[in-house]
Amino acid sequence: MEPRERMALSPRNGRGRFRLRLAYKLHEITRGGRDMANQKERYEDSRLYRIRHSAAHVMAQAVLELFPEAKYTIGPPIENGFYYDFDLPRPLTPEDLEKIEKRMREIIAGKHDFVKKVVSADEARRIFKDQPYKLELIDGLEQGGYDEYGNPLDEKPEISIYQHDTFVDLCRGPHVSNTAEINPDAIKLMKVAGAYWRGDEKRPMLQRIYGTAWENTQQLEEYLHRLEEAKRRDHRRLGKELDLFSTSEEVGAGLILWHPKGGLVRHLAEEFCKQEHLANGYDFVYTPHIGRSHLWETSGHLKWYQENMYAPMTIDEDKYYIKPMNCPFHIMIYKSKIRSYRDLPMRLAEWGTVYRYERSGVLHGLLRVRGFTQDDAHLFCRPDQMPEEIDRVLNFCLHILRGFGMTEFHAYLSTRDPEKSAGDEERWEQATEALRAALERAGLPYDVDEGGAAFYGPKIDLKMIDALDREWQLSTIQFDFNLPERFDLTYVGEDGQPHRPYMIHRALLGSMERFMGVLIEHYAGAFPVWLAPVQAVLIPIADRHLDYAHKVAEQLRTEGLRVEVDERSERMNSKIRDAEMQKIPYMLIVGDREAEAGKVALRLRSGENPGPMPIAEFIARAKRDIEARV
RNA sequence: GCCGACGUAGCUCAAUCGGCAGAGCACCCGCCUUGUAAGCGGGCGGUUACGGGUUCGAUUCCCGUCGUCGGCUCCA
Repeated sequence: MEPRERMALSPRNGRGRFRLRLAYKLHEITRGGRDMANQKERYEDSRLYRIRHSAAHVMAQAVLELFPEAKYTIGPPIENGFYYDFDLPRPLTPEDLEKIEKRMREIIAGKHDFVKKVVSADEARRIFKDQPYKLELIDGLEQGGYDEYGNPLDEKPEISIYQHDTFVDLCRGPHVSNTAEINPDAIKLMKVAGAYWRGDEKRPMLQRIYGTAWENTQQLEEYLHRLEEAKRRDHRRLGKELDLFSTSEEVGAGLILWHPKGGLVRHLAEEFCKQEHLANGYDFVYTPHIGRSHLWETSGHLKWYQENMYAPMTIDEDKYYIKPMNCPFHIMIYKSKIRSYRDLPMRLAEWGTVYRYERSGVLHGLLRVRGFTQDDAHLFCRPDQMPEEIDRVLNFCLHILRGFGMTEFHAYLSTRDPEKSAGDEERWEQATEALRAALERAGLPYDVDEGGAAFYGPKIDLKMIDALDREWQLSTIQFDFNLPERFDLTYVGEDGQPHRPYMIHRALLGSMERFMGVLIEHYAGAFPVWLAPVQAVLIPIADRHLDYAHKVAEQLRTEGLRVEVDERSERMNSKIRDAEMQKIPYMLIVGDREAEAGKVALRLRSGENPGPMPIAEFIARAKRDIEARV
């Protein structure tokens, strides 16, 4: 699976979500639709699902033949393929994978029927008497509590086994009827990875083999091509090629260095957002990067979030922590004086840089880092203002994302988990309904993550779908019923009495680092003109055109365009090639004819060639494109 | 953090069994003065991630650290 798919699929609340997402993604690919209804059934009923499930069994047979002492566990179909987890005597090598794949083709060619048989738990135990993982699964099935992924089951399932050739597996199916239905030229083993038994890091680490399977070779080729395409657009590769950012072993893992070009794109993105914030009733604040331990005790971070916080430093015998969040500081601004109901709503915004400890293995380019800047804001309002405030912030969020050309969203509404929730139930109810109503009014399709909210409040998460049909969470709008209590936030109402305000935490782009990563991939590095670090490059054909090129460049700069002159003593063709690879929107070729006529010959990075035009005409065109944010 | 793979020039990658560390691109210099995706020649560039071990000799084999990649786990 590609990294972003992994991120997108990464479940918040256990395996059920994961499997639902798989079905969802497949549905998108085959139908192009985004309706979430009944998709689980659709994938599980599909021919591809049966092919992949059956390929997993065939693979398990091949692995068991290679390692007779192997213990096998589970092997479900997933998006784009399947996997199977094994407990093996030694690590698998790439050569093993080749051998296994070759043997799979032989087994398929044997045209074996898949035969289902329903058995009792005791029969199953006899069949799998040497397979401890299977025995554990059988126990789970017999008790009727959980399926093989650990999901609770409504009713006690029947226990069935499937056999083909020499291989028997505990399995509820479905499968194809004969191995001949698996196209041997449309399967491929992709990689080996470690995976904990039942996803529990305290349990044994198994070896997972990932494979892909399709109905025909063309589909397989298309899938492999999609993976190549994804690699080409990978923000880590483009970050290097376009000189946008880097990391350094010397500085430390998960800490980003923004280079001039990446820094400029980020600056432009931030400027746009800040202008919009000012135009939408936000006030900007600035707060420190560290705070005394007492603050974090009050906020509860030391109790609940400490494992993500860095060790404190001592200043004048006091402990100070680097901030993992901005909220306590904004709250202190709120608390700096007595607030009247007339002061509300207050919208305190800050591009706040936070540092969080992330386990080394999860760091990933710009998308998972240890230091990042949130476009953070905290909204404080009265109960009567709350519904409108939610409406406003959601629409503002959509406005901002659309400003970056991101037009497809998927929203998730996470609701209260009665087992763990702070604050009174009535407020939860009101808040959840306000969120729901705002989603409805905005006309956004959304999924409800029942019980998926954090203990302190319900929330909306907005995920963005990029050009490669992958989903990313950027925006979050969260109620917080915990911090106002902890910090005893109040405002004086019309009645002269203190009241508790609603507090809403929101980040629209999420973090600048992650957003930039998504943005780079969304445009495959070809930023719209308004964001492009270099908007136009002047390409003189011969050295004698340098003066004219510089003159034009100056003229364009006075119009506010970001322009460079390629002065190198290279062929024009070479300069064009380099400009295209740098994904510069406008190439302006100037030779004798242009210098003579006061024109520039425009070429676009798409290869399109509008040709010679007066300078004023080009300026008008560029300004039009910038205005339109294309 | 866990499993596995990897780390050689700014970038992409070679280097047979343990035997003088290489190529292309980039960069610098020179020639060419160019019409819509790479002109030609020359030069510079290395503590082979870092530390230790084995060996006459280590990019190569072993151990540790750091980092990267793919997963898993985690994600207030």
